[in-house]
Amino acid sequence: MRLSIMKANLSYTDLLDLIEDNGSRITGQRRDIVNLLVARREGFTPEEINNELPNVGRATVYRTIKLLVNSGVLCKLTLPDSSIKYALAQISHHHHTVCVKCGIIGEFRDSTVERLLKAIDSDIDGDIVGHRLELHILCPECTRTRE
Amino acid sequence: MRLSIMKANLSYTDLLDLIEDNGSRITGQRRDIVNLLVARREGFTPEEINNELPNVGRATVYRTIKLLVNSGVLCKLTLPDSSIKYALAQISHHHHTVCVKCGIIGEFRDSTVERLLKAIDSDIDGDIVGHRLELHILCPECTRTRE
DNA sequence: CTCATTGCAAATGGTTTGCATTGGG
DNA sequence: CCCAATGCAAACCATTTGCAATGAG
Repeated sequence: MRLSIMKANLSYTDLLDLIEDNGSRITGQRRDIVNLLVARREGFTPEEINNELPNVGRATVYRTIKLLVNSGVLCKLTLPDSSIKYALAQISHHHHTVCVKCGIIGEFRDSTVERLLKAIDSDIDGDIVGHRLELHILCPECTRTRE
Repeated sequence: MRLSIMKANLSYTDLLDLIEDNGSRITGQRRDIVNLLVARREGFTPEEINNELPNVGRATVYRTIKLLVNSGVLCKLTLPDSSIKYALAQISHHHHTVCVKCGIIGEFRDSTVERLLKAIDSDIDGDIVGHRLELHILCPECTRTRE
């Protein structure tokens, strides 16, 4: 089995549909934000979204992020330096890779991880109800340009 | 192999030694904080430490936490609700379990995890240089009293 | 004695909220 | 039309910092 960083598979339209399914309205600002999110895969800080969309207020950016996180299409990531980034969920159940140098975020899925958790479950006091696995990597680009 | 949540194995004296090794001084306030840390294993918020030690200033609590984190004896954890807790590192390389209900923090070590990472490494674009694995569990106590 | 450490209060930075206004359906 | 969503600025909250006072070695 070949794992690799996968491309986004949630489209602009998918995201807007999810917002509607959530009982929320599709507004110009939300279109702008979603549009920005699908155009990139590296992950965003609210600050970055705010800078790129001067016509969307800071509060709206935060409110939309919360909306998307609650809908399960956006993931909140804690980087090694404790800073926060958000990245689009791209596949149903997955994990993230974070380059410790350039910060680029990838995603991977490996059923081995799930199997591992099942194995550990039987040996832990309590039931595993969720997990967070982030791999801190040095991406190919940064490996190449390592000084 | 039997895994279980392990008891702390870093003593009060160990921690003070580590502070000295770090080139820092042992002060009354640092003694108080370290004393509190070793007395419990659930993990702390800075706020909690501050409340329990009225004679230690807030800034000192934060400065000491940073000192200990940098020395590698205290781990910063991000809970499922994005709040932050600190827990004593208890074994060299390990992972944490966090009860999603009561918040109690446990620790486990499983070489299977390390082996898994090695396996994944060969299939990912980039080199794995670190990772964060947190298991969100429902601890035995909370399972028992589940309403 | 000297310099690291402390306490305090002020500053910071990211996120949220209150409220009047706007705009989608 | 109506109520959800927005923008703005003020509020918040955890954490950090400047600086004068303290204390460990």
